[in-house]
Amino acid sequence: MDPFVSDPTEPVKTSPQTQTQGQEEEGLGADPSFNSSYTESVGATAATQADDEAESRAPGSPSPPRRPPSISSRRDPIRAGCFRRLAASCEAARIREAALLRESKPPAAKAEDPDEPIWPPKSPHWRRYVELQTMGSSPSNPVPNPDENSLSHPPRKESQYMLADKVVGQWDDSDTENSSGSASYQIVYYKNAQGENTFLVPPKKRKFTIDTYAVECSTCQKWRIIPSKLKYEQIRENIIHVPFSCKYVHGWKPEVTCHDPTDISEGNGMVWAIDKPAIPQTPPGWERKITLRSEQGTRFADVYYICPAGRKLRSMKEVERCFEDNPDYAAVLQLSQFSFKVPKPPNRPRQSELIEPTEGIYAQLLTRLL
DNA sequence: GCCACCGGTGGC
DNA sequence: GCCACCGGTGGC
Repeated sequence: MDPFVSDPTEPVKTSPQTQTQGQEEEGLGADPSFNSSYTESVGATAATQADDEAESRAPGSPSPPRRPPSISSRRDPIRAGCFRRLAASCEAARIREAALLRESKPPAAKAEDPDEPIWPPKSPHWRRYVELQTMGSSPSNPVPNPDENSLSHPPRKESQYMLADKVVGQWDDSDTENSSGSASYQIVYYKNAQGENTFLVPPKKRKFTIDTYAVECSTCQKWRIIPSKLKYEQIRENIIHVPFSCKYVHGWKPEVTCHDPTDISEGNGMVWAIDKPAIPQTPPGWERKITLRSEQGTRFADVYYICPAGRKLRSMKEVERCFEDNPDYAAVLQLSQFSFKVPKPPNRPRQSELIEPTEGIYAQLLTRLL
């Protein structure tokens, strides 16, 4: 069983405190795999809901998604209330129609599979991995005893369980299809006129795309790239109680040990964004989208959730309102499954984090990236 | 007209 | 000082 997996469809059980004891023991004692049937089942569920969404948006669909009211409309409480009730009514109708369509025809092609590998062919890290595979230079180190590394080291403090939302590599001139991500460290590099990588502040209105996710091994402190956003979110949700280790990489990249070089390093000219640990997995059918702000402003990034009907939510208050408007959502989801905590750049840690005695990772990355 | 992006601000 | 919330606005 995948030690990092929890079921996002069961709201109450998503709390790490209530689920991880058995998982942790199992994860430490067995050779873990991220290709578990549970993971596939979660992916299938998400895909099914994505299908529903795609169907509801298809040309000729009985009722296309309704846009939320404009800002000016929201200013008027009466009008805003009318809009919300109307939107809720329309959305309930769409859900009913989608259910009817699902019963009457086979599912359409998947709109988006959260478990789909996110970096090939864009990420240079993926290319590097493929090169190593084709060259036969994959480490020949023996597969370690799973207990060998993890049990001999005490659990790290919470603040040290930093995931790295990977690192993003290029400008996003297209839509931010893969920009959602809750990564922990995100790296973005910029190219100058000569095509060289630089650390220049990007021009305004350019978007970053998060196309790689990485997690730090709690044993060797090396970064391991996670093959999909779904797996990344599973690891992130449980990482406090199930510390990540290189041995878990076996599920998608065999024969990796703590003796192998890090998959990525912070000195490669990319921008890293540090995610908070224990952020809940994005509910199936929903999308958690992170938009990095382009300049050194008052904020580093924005977090949005996009509901299955396409409504964009910017805060917990808006999630609450969405639940009020859509009882179908409230019936299967809880507010605790949402988090608007934004990733932090390693060079701009919070003041409270600077004085924490365990913030070596922050400080080190901060120094190198600047 | 819409919306992505940015910044102001009030609560903690 | 931090951050959740949301209003303003410029670009499309």
